[in-house]
Amino acid sequence: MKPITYISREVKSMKNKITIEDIAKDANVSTATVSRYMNTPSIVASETAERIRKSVEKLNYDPERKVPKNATIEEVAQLAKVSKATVSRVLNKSNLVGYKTKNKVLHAIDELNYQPNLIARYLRKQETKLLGIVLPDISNPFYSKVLKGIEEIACSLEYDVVLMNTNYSEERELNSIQTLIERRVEGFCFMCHHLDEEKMEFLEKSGMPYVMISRTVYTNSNIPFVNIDNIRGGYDAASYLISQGHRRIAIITGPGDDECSSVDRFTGYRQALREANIPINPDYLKEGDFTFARAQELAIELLTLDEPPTAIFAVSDETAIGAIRGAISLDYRVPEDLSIFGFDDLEMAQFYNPTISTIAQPMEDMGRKAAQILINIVEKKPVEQIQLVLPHEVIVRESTSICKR
Amino acid sequence: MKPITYISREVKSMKNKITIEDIAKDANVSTATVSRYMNTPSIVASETAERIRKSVEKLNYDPERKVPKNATIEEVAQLAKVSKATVSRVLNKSNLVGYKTKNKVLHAIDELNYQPNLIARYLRKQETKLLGIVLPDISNPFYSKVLKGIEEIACSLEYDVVLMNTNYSEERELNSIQTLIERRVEGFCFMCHHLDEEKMEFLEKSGMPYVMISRTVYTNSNIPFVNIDNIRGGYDAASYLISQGHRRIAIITGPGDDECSSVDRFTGYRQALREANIPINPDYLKEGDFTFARAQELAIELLTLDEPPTAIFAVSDETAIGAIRGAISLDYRVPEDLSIFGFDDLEMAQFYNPTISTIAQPMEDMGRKAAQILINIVEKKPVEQIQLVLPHEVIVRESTSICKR
DNA sequence: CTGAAAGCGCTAACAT
DNA sequence: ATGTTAGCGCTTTCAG
Repeated sequence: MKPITYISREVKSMKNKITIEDIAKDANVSTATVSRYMNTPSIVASETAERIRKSVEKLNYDPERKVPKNATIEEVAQLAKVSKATVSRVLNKSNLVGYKTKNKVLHAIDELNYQPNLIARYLRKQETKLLGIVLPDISNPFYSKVLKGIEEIACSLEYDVVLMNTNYSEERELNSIQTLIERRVEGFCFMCHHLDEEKMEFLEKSGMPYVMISRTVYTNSNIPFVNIDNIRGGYDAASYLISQGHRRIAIITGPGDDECSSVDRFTGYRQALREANIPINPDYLKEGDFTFARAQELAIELLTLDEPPTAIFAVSDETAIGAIRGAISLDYRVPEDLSIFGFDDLEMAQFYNPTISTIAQPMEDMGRKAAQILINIVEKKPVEQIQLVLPHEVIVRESTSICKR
Repeated sequence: MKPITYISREVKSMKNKITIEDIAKDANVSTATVSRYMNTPSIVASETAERIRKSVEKLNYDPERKVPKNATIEEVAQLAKVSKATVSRVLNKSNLVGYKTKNKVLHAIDELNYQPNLIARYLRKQETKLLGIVLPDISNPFYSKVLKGIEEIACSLEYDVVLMNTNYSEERELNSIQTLIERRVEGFCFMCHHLDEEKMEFLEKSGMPYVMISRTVYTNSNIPFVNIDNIRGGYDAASYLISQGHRRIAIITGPGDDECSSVDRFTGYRQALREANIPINPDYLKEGDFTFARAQELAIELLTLDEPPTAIFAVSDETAIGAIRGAISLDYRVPEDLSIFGFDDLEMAQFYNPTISTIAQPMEDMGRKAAQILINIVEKKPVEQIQLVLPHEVIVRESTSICKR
């Protein structure tokens, strides 16, 4: 018979030692305060600190055990007088453990206030139940809505998410990916500006599952994404304006061609105008950057043209709001003098004054769908479709009207 | 001399084996596609899949090595012909490693495309460089702004954040804390509704550092928090309205007393009215829930009173916007017929129509300060102040004016 | 300056 | 039904 080796580590019994609670009682403060004092003395009020210090001295408290160290599975095993394996079985709800044994273990877990160490478990199991989310700006309502959808599905499927906010920086995008890989997340959701095909290749080679959100990959049918049809969205927006009799229709786009959603919406706009035989007036094409402030400036530029537009298609609701502010500052009335059409249907679109006509994107649902696809890939479950184009909706509200001229 | 044991595990040389790239070449697709096919065949277009399948068969590709397994430190060590310890030293920028050795290691790392496994490192070092964030709704602009501030500091100090969205559910709040503890995050930021003193005690006992945001703990000077002075904020808002000649000032609060920010703002409102000798009219006290829709309803209730208020103090900007919409629906003009004062200074407050007078909270800064305090506690650095009350600001815009009656 | 060996806390294959 | 053992991939003494 082999010697039992798992009693090698000594479990310090707390029973006959001075505990934090004794100190608390003696110094007449909460255990919380004592614990805090032990960890970071500087944050406890000086008079309180002094009292605690004296009690510690008086009771000869062993300063070794500062942080209430988490119990390990081994300690639970010892207390329950079983092996680590059995404790592990109880933890993982294996049914091949006897009723009485299980109870002993449960009691020990309770007594020691044992919290399994997921780091250790994950190292052993080679999984992390962690998803990485990379996005440019969490305070942008579009991204935060999508994130909410992702989180909802992830959480329901027992995954947690670690969030990387890149501030639109390409460098931080790259660093985030690197960190996430090193943390061994099981997959990524990307909402990126700077992620080009080359970097996607890099990702593919790393073998890490990922899905892009709010981005359409036209060139490779095997890269998963979730998006709406932005070309069609832009087309629908412009078409609606045309249907209301507008012919002098300006557009305020997003910056450059970094953000392909904006480019696609612009494409749709051009298409609608072409079909209606409306020539594109270059003066009516303004490049914004999705901010209120810039859109406001651009609207003013548009409205001070010799022949100002009667309608503006703003490629985001923020842009639309900026444009409305610009129009108002020139004493234009919206929609009487100028129609403005937005994009996204952020919550504020229906509460703005005037309420904003817009193309509704299913933002939370995009997040949900993306998370679902990602997790299916991670778990090697069948995925019916990895490139998802969700439906959008034309929402007509107060900011647009029939063209009076 | 002891035998060298670290050559025990065999490193599969990729040189003389059929690789994914050979398949790719043969099937005339990208390596990405092949890799994807290997992991989740169902997501590759069927014709492509068929071609790959044939190539795999033809080249007799070893299907064992599906996912490009990450190299381990041991493999790096073997390739560089040094010990794991030395590789580890290079990784951790220890300066007691020779120049030539270091170079060998660096090359091996490069060649194997080695990515350190942080799970293993963290298990060994007993740290995770992870912060847990618990908040009720990430799509609420207030929380997302705070989160952005947290993330900024965390990132700059080499921490990552895992996000828990509780949807205002007490159960999910508790579960989140549990999960976060098991994941061994090094500290929490809480923005909670249901976290009462009892649960704080529980947390304290767990020894886990944490800081509350947007919540003032009046009863215990040792629990860290970052907030503004909401009583004073409410007082300032109401006082401003009074200074403009208003005496019939209604308030739309948050729900119940769960959210103490709202309660505090209400307290400040009462205080300001008392000082101005304005009796509180119970008809003017409406309990909202921070949503646009509810605020809109309540504003309508207020304005259809026999003696409607001339001003409404809404305890959040969303509430203010809802109230404005309600007023407009009754053909009230804001601010000519009714002044409306908000709270928070969300970005949209300065772009709403009319722009909204409000109390500005330094949201991102609250996040930054909280993260900084938390990390200082985690790293046992001195913390000058653990209970921080940040300054707010009265911002006067278009939604308020002098009382005409 | 470098290597050997001992674990971090857990799970899982293999015994019994 | 339960125990033993061997790692997961890394860092860190301790030797030399």
